[in-house]
Amino acid sequence: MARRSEHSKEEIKSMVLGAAKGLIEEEGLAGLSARKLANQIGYTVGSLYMVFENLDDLILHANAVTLDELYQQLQVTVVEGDNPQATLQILAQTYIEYAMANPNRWNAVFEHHLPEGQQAPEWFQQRVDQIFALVEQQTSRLNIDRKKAVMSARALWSGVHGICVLYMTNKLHLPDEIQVQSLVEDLVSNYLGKL
Amino acid sequence: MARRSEHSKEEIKSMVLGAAKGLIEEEGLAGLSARKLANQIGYTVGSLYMVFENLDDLILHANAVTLDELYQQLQVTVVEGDNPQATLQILAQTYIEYAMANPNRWNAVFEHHLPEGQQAPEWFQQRVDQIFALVEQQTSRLNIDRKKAVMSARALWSGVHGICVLYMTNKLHLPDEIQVQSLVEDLVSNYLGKL
DNA sequence: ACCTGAACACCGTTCAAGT
DNA sequence: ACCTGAACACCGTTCAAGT
Repeated sequence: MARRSEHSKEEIKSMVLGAAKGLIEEEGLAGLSARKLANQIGYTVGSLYMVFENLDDLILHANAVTLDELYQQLQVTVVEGDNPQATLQILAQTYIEYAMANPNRWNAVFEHHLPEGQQAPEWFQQRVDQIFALVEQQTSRLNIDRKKAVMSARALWSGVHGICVLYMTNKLHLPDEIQVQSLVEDLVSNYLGKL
Repeated sequence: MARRSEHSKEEIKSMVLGAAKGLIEEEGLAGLSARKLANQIGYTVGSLYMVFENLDDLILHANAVTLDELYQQLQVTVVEGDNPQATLQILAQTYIEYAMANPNRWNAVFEHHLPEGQQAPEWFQQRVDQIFALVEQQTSRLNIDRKKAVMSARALWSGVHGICVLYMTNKLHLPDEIQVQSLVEDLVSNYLGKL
C-alpha cells in the first residue's frame, strides 16, 4: 500500500492547512491533532511529515494564514484622506473586531509557542512586522521624529493587543456598562493626546 | 499496596504545587505532566486526583500562587507619598520586571486556557481583580470620575500587559536602540498626558 | 480511607516495508 | 518516489483491587 500520487505536495499542503483552519476554528488549537488532520484529508499520519517538518511548523503556517487575513482586513480600512488619529482608531477597532469574529484562530496565533530556545522563522516574523508597519505608517504622519514613531506604533499596538488578549481570555473583568470598544478608543485617544 | 497516610491532603497539595512551580519554572507549562509531578513527590499518578479535580484545576492553583507573588511584589513598590502618575510608572515597570525574572511562570498564567465553554472559578478571578484593584487605586487619585478611573486602570494595565506579552513571546521585534522599559514608560506617560 | 497499578483512549514522530 | 501501518515513547484520567 502506497504510491498514490493523486495530489502534488503543494496540493496536500493546502489541504492540510484548510483542514487545520477548520479544526482550529471549531475546536481551538488544543483540538488540533496530527491524526485528526490526516483523517480529514484522507491520508495517514505519516504523510503530514512529507509536507511539514512537524506539528509546530504546520501550526506556524496555519497562523501565518490568519495573520495574512488579518492584515488584509486592516489594510482595506485605511482610507487615504483620513487623518492619522482617526485611522489609528479604525485600525484598533478593526483589530478587535477580527479577534471577536475569529476567536479561536486569533487565539491560536498567540497561544502557540515554540519549544524553549527556538524562535519563529523569518517568513513568520515578517507577518507580524507587516502589521506593525501598517500602524507605523500612521504614527509616522504625526508630528514626531522617526524613533518616536516606531515606539508609538509598538506601544499603541501592544496596548490594543493587550486589551484584546485579556478580553478574549476572560481576564479583563469589565463592568457591564463598559464595552471593550470604548476601552480601546479610550486607550488610543488618550495615548495620542485627545485627538 | 496502599494506605500510607504519611501526609495529610493539605501536605500533598502543597507538595504538588511546589513541584509544579519548579517544573514550570524550568520547562515551561508544556513541560508539566501528571506523571512527572507524581514522580517528584513520590506518589503515583492516581494520587493527584485525590487532591485536585484534574490537571487544569492543578495548573489554576499553581498560577494563583504566581499571581499572589506578583501582587505581593507590586504592592511593596507602592509608596504612600508618591503621586499617582509616578506610582503607576513604578507599578508598570515592576510588572515587566517580574515577568522577565519569572518568564515561564508568568507565561503559564496566560498560556493556560480552560476547555471551550468553561471559565475560571471565582477564587482565581479574584487574583486577577486584585491586581487591577492596585492600579485602580492609583487612577482613582487622578482628577477623573469613577467610571473613567475604572476604564483607565483597565486600559492602562492591559496596555502594559500587551507590551509584556508581545515582548515575552518574541513578537515585539523592537529595534536594538529601544528598550522594553522605555516603551512601557512611553505608553504610561502618554496615556496619562505627559505627567 | 488511602493509594496503587494497570488499563483506556488518546498524543507526536519515525521508519521499514510495500507499490 | 510516495505513502502506509505499525511501533515507540509519551500523554490525562479512571477505577478495581489491595492494605
